[in-house]
Amino acid sequence: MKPAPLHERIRSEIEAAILAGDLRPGDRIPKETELMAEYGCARMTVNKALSALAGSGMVERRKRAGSFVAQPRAQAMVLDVPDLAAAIAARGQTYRWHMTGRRILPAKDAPDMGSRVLHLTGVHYADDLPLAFEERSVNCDLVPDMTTADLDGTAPGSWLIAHVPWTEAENRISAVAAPLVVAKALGIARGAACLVVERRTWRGPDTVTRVRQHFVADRYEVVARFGPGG
Amino acid sequence: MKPAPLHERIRSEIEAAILAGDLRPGDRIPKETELMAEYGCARMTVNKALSALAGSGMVERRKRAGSFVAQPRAQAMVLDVPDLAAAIAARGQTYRWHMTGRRILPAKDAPDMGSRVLHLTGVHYADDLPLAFEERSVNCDLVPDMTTADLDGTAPGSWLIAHVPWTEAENRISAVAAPLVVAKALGIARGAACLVVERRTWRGPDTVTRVRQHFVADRYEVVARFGPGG
DNA sequence: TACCCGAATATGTATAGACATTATTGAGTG
DNA sequence: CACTCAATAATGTCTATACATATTCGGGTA
Repeated sequence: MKPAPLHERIRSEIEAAILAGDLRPGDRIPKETELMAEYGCARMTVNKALSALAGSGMVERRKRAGSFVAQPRAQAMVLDVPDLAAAIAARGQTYRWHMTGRRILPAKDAPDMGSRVLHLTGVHYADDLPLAFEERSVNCDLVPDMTTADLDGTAPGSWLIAHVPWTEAENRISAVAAPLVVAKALGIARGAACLVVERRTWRGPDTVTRVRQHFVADRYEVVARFGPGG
Repeated sequence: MKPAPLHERIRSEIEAAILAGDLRPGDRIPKETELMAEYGCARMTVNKALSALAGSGMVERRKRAGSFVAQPRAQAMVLDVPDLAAAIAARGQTYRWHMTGRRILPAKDAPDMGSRVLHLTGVHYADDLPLAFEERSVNCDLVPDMTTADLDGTAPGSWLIAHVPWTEAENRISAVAAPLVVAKALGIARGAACLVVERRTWRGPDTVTRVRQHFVADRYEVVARFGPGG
């Protein structure tokens, strides 16, 4: 067993005290000189531990005043956004993508989408049961290879993840009653509940792709986690 | 204008190069001695910058080999899970919580919920329009204060966020057709689409609270972001 | 060729000290 | 009493150095 570095030990012991509730939000953390004496080490070592905690938002540091346990932030969770094909395979189901529409149009009313836009529609199947209806727009200027790629069997999302880097992305998750087009594509009743995931990715100022996926209500859910284990 | 610290400048310049695509995943980052010469500073300063980038998962460092741009992780997005009251206030609407049920029962079939469980139900309103129906269970052993707290006007979520620390949390987001109870509470038709958020928080091995919120479909959405801006 | 081992190298950890920055405290002043 | 301003106490940054550790590289040997 290799011993953890000292700064890491200091960091994790303070973190543990916070998570256990021994140190509560707003409480003062021993000042650097005190920790330095307690652990018998240099100030830089203590500083590294506290800086790491500050970097992860767990403590707040103020000059002259000291270091304090930060207020818990309820809003930072890590959302898993897996590739659909991989997620379904991980469930032990067979994945299939069926493209139902493909058009290339000049981009109008969307200056951040470049000059031409590839519009795709299709359905994701899990074990031959419709799971999601997808509508996607792709910026042809940023992803020229896509116009020639073979996407009949490969989901565009999987293809893009493997081929195109982005700098920023946003997901919006909501629920709607299935519109007619979606209901027909998924073989469900019009007005049935659907989980809608809208994702948009940018590269610098330009949009790379926008996608809207309608999931059949009880066949999919999105999971987000927060905690020490990741 | 106060100049940014040197280690921060180094960090952000490398980050910018990665986000701009000048440095691509797998590419080598100049070694510490090179950066040290380039910026005319000590190695510790460069080290701090690179360690920060490694800490945020943007670069990977291997001894003897060097530092490299990490592969982009498509599946890690930061999900905003704001306190409902704060989120609605931020929208410029007035928030109201109305509790409709409150019972304390012995915990059965749930060994991780302690000996007694507080069950709460209520409705969140935005501008006097029902937004969400909430059902919550709280572990009385871990949160004894809750049984005596005044929760008629304060949403239990807001109260818990301010009072109880946790070590781990999980969100599940899905869509359902509104069941009768929910439909009545929200004043919508039975079978109407609802966005369902189920959250569970732990403290060590024990569950602190479980909550299920049914949102009226077109009145709420969940947003997750990934990018340099946070 | 296949394998093992030592040398070189890049990062990891830690120290002691210096000076900068900033908010608090408190003493002195109008 | 309120206000100003300087001393002070905390963190922030940075340096120069030392040694530790892991991994690759380049032999040398079976």
